[in-house]
Amino acid sequence: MKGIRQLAEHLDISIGTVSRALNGKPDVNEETRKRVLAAAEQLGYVANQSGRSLRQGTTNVIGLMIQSSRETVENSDNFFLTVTGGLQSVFSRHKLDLIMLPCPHDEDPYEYLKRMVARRIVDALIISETQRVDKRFDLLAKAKIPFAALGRSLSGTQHPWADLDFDGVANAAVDRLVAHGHRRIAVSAPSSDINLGFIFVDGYRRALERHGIDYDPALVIRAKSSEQGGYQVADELLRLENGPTAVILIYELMAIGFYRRVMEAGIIPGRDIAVVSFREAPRAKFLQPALTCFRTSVHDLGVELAEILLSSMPAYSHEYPRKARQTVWPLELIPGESDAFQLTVKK
Amino acid sequence: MKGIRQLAEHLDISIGTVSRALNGKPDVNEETRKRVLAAAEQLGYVANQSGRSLRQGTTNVIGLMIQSSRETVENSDNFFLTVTGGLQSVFSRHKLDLIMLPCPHDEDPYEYLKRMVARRIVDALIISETQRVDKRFDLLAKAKIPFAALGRSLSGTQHPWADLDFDGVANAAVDRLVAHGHRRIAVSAPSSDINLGFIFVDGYRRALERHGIDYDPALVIRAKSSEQGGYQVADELLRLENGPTAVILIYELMAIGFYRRVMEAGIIPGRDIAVVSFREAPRAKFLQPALTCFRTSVHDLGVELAEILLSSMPAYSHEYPRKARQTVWPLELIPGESDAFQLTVKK
DNA sequence: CTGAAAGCGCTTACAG
DNA sequence: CTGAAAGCGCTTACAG
Repeated sequence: MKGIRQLAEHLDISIGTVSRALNGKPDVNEETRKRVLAAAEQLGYVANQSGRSLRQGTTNVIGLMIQSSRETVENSDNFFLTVTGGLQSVFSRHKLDLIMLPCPHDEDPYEYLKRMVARRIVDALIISETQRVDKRFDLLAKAKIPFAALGRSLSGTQHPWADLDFDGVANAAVDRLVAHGHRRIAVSAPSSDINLGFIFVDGYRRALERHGIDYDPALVIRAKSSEQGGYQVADELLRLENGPTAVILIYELMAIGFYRRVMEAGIIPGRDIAVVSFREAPRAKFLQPALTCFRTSVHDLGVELAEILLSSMPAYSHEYPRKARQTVWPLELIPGESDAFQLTVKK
Repeated sequence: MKGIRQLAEHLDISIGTVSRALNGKPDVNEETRKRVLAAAEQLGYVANQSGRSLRQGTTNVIGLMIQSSRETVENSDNFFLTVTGGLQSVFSRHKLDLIMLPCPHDEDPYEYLKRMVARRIVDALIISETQRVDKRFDLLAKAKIPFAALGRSLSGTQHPWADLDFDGVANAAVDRLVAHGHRRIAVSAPSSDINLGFIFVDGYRRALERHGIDYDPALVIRAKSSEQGGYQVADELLRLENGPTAVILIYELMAIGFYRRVMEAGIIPGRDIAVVSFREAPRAKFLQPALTCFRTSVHDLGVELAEILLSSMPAYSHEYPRKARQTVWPLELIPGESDAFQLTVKK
């Protein structure tokens, strides 16, 4: 089946009527509509997207831009696929298709996005891995294309986003560790400029302040969010003269490497050092002692993000009335054994 | 900047000339071309994709369909993002963009693909997670859209694909284990109908046969390709009266759960039971004893798949002349400690 | 080297 | 309720 013209000829009616029947317009004879639908189904006709888009000025496609940067490739561990599931569950209600736009390693994300926007292959965009300062917000705002970000940014103050509550995680972790008697609490931060790292460390600093604990930059270790990164964090902390009694890791995979390195030094997590990690993951369940971590539904975060986006699109906003278009997504602390001891004053 | 018309008016030349200049056609005055290019850059003009596609009948977009099935979401662990990197490195040479088409959980993959094909939003398609019998091959062949599959299938006998060498892995693993004295060798198989499972088990059976070892169906354990799956495999094998002395796992994450379960029973991998696993992964590096596994470059597999696809597209085939459009991608065995012992006859 | 015009496949006012 | 026609933004023979 080539196009609507062939289908119309086959049915011996005009293409206008075929189009109206297919698109569920009310002013079509029910008998005619049935014939058209049946013939389309039988001949496998589906409207050419370019033709539709050109005429309607809309593609019915939403793009999710992802950067498969080296670090992400090793670590996003299906975070994006899970978010995607949540997004789709909302978009499918409106017959909107989600496509993922992976920015190549060797292309500048800003230029890539510019190109995608200009080509008009999507009606709206979701960007991820927001940087502390992220020019993409201005680009999208200027292009007047609806968008939302997975992750807040200093550049996104007025724009829609949803983000995991890294600040809350840092606070809850510090509170818990302080309650267990810790004062020397280390933290890992990502090695990139991704904004979540700044938020995480800021939250950590303010939490320390609340407890009257001095901030010590030596206890903030930048490392990759991977097993190797965790190994490196432990290694660096072991070198400190006045090391920490507790550590908060920003990514659960790091715990695997962290455990390994401290154990090599005869230090047992949950006994000699407290470990708390963001975020719960199946693989971390196998760690011994069980990791204290934070749980959330990434799928539901996708749902939230989709609704935020639709609420900013004129065609759908009436179905998603909401005041706030910025959501800090909560996480729940899951106590494990990795920090289940009370620190007694040793030195 | 709205469209080519505005750009042409701005330059006071015809849209035809603008188009020709932008598309690098030879019959354009160099002076004119420069002016056009400069104005386009300055005003941020990029051709509307729908307009181009409709006229040219080509989108310059390649789609990679992925199924974020529950099992995949937990396990694909960036396999796809890495393949994507390889694909893009080839496609970018031809100004082809790759988009990922994630089939929603609640939609039938066949229907989803049908819809994507009919809408003509991509020039060619790559499908993944090929099933043993996979109707999508026929659909794509009938639709006359160029395609290639990541993973072979019984349905794909004449069609282009690239696939990891599961058969070779099974053979190499069995050979090695037999050389170490093992005769009771268990294997894990995926719980889904994904074709790689069948190929893996077939290779295992034929390898056993070569060594004159009877095939025992009790030693083939179906389980999810996850930590939990590995735990379950170990658990089931421990219940056997005449258990195995070695096991080959189809996914490295399983080793984490497998180790844990056998260790709970006081059985030490690499001493009491031999473990070989497919595939090398950063996180498996932290297992003790080190896992014997198989290494390959998934990025290069993506490159290969991209070239296979382009060789079947008329517009690019001359640049990728090749006889074979089906590639079995090799893996290299990386010896670890998890099977580094010689079995002495115990019973 | 450039312009005018046709037409890709659709949807949608507009008549009737 | 249906048909004829315009036009979305492009590219590309075709004249000149």
